[in-house]
Amino acid sequence: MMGITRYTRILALFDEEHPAWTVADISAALDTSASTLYRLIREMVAADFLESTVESRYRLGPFFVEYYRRLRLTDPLVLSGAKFLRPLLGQIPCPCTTILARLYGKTVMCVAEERANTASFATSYELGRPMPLLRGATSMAVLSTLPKRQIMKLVSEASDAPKDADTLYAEFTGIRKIGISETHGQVDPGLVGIAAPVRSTDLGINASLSVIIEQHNLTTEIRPHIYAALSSTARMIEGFMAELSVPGAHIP
Amino acid sequence: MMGITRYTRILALFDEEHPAWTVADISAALDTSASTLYRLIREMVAADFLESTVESRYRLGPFFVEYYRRLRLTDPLVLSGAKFLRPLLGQIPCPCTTILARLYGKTVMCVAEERANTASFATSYELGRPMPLLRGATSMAVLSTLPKRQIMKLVSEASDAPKDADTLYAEFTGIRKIGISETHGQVDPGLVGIAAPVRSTDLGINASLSVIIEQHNLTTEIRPHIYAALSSTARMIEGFMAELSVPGAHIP
DNA sequence: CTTATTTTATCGTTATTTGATAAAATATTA
DNA sequence: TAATATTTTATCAAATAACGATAAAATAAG
Repeated sequence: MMGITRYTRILALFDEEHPAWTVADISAALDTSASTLYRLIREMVAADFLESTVESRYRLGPFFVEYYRRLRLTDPLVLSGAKFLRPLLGQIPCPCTTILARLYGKTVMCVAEERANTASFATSYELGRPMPLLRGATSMAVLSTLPKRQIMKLVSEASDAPKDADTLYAEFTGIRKIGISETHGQVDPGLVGIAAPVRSTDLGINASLSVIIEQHNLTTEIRPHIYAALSSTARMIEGFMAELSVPGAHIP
Repeated sequence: MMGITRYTRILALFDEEHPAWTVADISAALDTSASTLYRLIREMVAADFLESTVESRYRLGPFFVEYYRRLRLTDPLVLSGAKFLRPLLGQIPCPCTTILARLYGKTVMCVAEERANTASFATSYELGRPMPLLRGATSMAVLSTLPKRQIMKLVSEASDAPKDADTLYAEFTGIRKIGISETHGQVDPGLVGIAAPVRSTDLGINASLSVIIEQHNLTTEIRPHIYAALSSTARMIEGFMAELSVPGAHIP
């Protein structure tokens, strides 16, 4: 075993279905000796990546809460975009959720969200949850910001491509042209996602800003409102990111 | 250099004041060769701990958003307590913020929070921000859940102890007795913190549930309401945690 | 108190990390 | 575009740390 993966493959075991692990189970899952694992786990507990709990089990530690905050305070996308999510909520005349999402490996992940008090429905795009690349307006808008070569690569590697690569690429061209992606029930039945691409080639950021509403609320009157609110907010976020990338704005 | 600290001491450099680092600056800060750092950083980028950005700088990566979600979905305190923060908001008849906090090394850290739309004031107890152990109701209530030996150790190691150890310990005894800690302006001027201890000796959890309000809103009429709401909610959270710790409730 | 389980310590072998240096890739400037 | 500077990767021998089997210690369970 080598490098950082010694630690990350242990972390990767901890999820909603497996919140707490014994050393014996980790040993079986990773085919690694208990002696080595006790040493690694002791290190990870000292670093607050893990902590020990009942029944000789270990769970994730509070380190990740601290570094989630550090990311919120340093990441140019979150820094520029999160503050617009609540105002955007106010511009949408029906119960909705607003989402800032970005490319994350071979997935798209929400990195900030706001939910109207009136929104009773649940969305799959939760903060921090990796989602499929090729389904839903949020993902499609993110993909549309990428160079063609990278899109084709991601599409070809995707196991769940709903259409062939060229058809998909035509869709991305359309999204780039009108600046909006709209999909119906591709992620959650009964819900509609409407998203605007957000990008900063300078900072290497490929992201999107989305509004999720219930399908029956999407009338021909409110659609233009939503499109306009998304487009203008996306442009403002890009403006703030551009400011962050001016030389000398960093204080290292 | 050894073990996981090779990586964590790099991560520790990234904060609000230093959002992006060059390899040269990291090399100077950690007194480590650039050749080694390029190798470590490459690993950390591959693991999404870091990502590269403009001007040959690196910043924190989105890994921490994903693992913050995993923690939310697996941590017994967050799992049991976060859902009560919004209902608790509703029980407080003035603008307020509700906070779930826990011991984090030699600090206390908020791991979940809710803010009333009407609350215009800013609180220092942000989600994920390590705070001093001996100031503010939130911290005092957490400390009060610990065994005497551990309290004395933490107090003796604290650099900012406002009072001597025995006086402080008497305060913790008082908090344990009435189940509430109330402090005025110890963290933020003009604000009041009111907190109830939250603990599970089974799960090894030492935490607190707090309400932060503006000092001028704390009347003799609403104080009993707040005390009662906090106490009953804290008890419910402890009840949910107890359910999580019954043998066989885990599915490893 | 006894026994079983979990965790830490020890240690030789094996494999990896380190940092100096060189090479390659990328960005900057003329 | 070419030339130069900067950033990043590759190479390699020496130093170091990780591995896992085993034993010892600490803790939990009966």
